[in-house]
Amino acid sequence: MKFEAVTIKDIARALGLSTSTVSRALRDSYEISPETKKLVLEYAEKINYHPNPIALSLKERRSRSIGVIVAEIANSFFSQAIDGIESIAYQNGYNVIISQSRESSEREGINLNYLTSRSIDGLIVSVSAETTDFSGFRELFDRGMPIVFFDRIVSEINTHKVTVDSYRGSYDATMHLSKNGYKRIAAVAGSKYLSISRDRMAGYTSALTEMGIVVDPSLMLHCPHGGLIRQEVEEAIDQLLSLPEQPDAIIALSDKLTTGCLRVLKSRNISVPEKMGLIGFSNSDLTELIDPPLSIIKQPAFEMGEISTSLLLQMIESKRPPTDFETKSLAPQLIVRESSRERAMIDGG
Amino acid sequence: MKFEAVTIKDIARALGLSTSTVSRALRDSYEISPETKKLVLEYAEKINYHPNPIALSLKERRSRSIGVIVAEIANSFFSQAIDGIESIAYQNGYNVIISQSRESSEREGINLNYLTSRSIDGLIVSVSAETTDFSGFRELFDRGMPIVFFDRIVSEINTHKVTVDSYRGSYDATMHLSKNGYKRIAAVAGSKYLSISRDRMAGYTSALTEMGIVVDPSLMLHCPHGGLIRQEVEEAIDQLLSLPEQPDAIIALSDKLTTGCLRVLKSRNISVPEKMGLIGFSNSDLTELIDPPLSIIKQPAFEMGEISTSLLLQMIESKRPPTDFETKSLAPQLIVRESSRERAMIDGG
DNA sequence: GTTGTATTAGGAATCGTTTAAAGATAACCA
DNA sequence: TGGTTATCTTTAAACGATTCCTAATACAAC
Repeated sequence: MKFEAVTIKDIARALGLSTSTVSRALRDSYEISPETKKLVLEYAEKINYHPNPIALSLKERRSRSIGVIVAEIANSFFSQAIDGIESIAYQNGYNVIISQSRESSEREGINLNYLTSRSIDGLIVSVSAETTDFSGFRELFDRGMPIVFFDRIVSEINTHKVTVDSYRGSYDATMHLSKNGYKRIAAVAGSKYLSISRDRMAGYTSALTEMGIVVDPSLMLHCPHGGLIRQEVEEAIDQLLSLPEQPDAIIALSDKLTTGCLRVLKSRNISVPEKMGLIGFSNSDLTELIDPPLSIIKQPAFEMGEISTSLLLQMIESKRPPTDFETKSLAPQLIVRESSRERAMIDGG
Repeated sequence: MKFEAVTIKDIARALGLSTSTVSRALRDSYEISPETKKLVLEYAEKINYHPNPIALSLKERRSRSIGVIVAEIANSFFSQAIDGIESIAYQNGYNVIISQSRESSEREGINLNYLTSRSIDGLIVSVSAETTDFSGFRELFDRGMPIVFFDRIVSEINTHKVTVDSYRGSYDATMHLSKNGYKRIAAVAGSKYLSISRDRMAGYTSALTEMGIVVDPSLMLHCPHGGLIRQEVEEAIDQLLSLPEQPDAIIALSDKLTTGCLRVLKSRNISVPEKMGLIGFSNSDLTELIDPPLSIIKQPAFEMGEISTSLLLQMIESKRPPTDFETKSLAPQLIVRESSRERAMIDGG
């Protein structure tokens, strides 16, 4: 099947003009007489002419499309972020090409190659949990490709970054647990290599220290695949449950881990929050319906997508690389529900 | 910022050859001597040459990208479907450009225009709930644009379609409710205009009729925006609750409506399943964690995306329009959990 | 010595568009 | 008449790649 579009030549031929006259008439050039313009515009309208974006791209040496790499699309946080990315991109006439790393640095590399070979004008990335070598991004960036990192940022590369104040998010959540009477709080994080894992762990330990609680390394666990694999969450929970002194609450430091922990706790018949308090990062809009309604740290995913895209377009459209780059840190939102209910009330009730 | 890619000219200049020779060497043409080929290939490899896809698109008159229109990305069903679409597209070297209608036919029209003006090679669509006029799709299709409809299909246009046996899904679910002792089963559907709403309603009424239950129109409600607006779900539920003879179970006929109904029922303090049984279409992987664990009809979203894309690529790459089009109907999966527990047990317990 | 035929390479057109530069026409002035 | 200006339009080159056509060279066959 072939879809044949109308070209400027068709108009020129039909009207007995040259293609350049038509082109100029369409772009409202001062060199073209009002009558000719009118003629051309009306005819173009009539036959539903649209300039061929591919020819334009070739001429202008830019594709008006941006690439996005995230761990997975079917994830509340990322799909909300993509939503934000698309909204700004579309407003500015850009396409968005999405690809998924599925937390594998190999797939991330393949996607990176694919995207650059598709001649994108810029790139928005939340790196995979596995990635420790950022040279691919580095090289591309040094060769002039505008890149914005969001969510999982890369400190090694000096460009625009959009993130959430992860430290504060987990600090607040840990404080909240502590104030609600939980004494032994465990933290389950994603990959050690991710900046957000480190930041979130740091928020957790700071809060504990501030409350005068000794930080116990046996309560700090990592799931290298960020909960994408069920087994790693099971192992983490089982490890916590097998401790001589079990924790009485868990803070889950990423989306998939939050629901993952609850799932495993349920399967192990540990009631939440009676036996184990739970709070975690999550962007699902179903958390309030869950049993028990989950206390969460919610990230402004949509907004993160919007801001990342604005920054990227700014880079793309500016003549020369900006001298200083921004790292925007947005505030997370702590939503308290049943899963982290006050300990005293549980004891009392 | 400008990212400068290597071109065939750079190679030609560096090696003292013409661009045509380089081009032929790269494509392993018989007209080029082995030595020249080797020279060119090695140099191309060295400077990391990739042919400019935009120039290729212009030459070949195809963009190797396909458009997708869905209601919203941040929705389990659609994000899973997009996942499937992307996987097949990428395997075949195609980009995917996604746009959202947000259940508005106006936005759908705008997106349709945008996508066609971006010279896509084909289109995968799940129409918006609001759309009643399919002439935009019709015209495009008649002018030779390959289109595949999935999920919400358009019977008026004769092309490939991928859907789920919606009739069977709601038939089975209604039967299940009935067998579990529910006597007065209400159905809450999305827009009347959608084929899937009609099919699902038909499955519901068939099951009732088969069980010897008289179909009561006051138990069959529609939410024009498919539950995207909370208020319409509230109105539907309140309407059911204000009936002289209240229903004892609800079957929700789309993703957003299923969780939407539960949300409203909770806010009205109607316990599920004790006061009201609930089952519905859903693709969220959180339904088992919900209170109560939701009985659902799950659609093979990922697979639907894969199949739609395969069919589309087949159309794009075939020389002439296929004479007969397929309508693939996949089987939904009924997953029974607590929200539709047996009535007798509830009475007994 | 002419013709034929591989073999290898280059020139130029092409895809759809923009745009610098040049060309055409008419009007005006001296 | 010729020159200048103003106004409008066309020619041609360019973006990066492919490909049809032509060309050069070498060598064999007649």
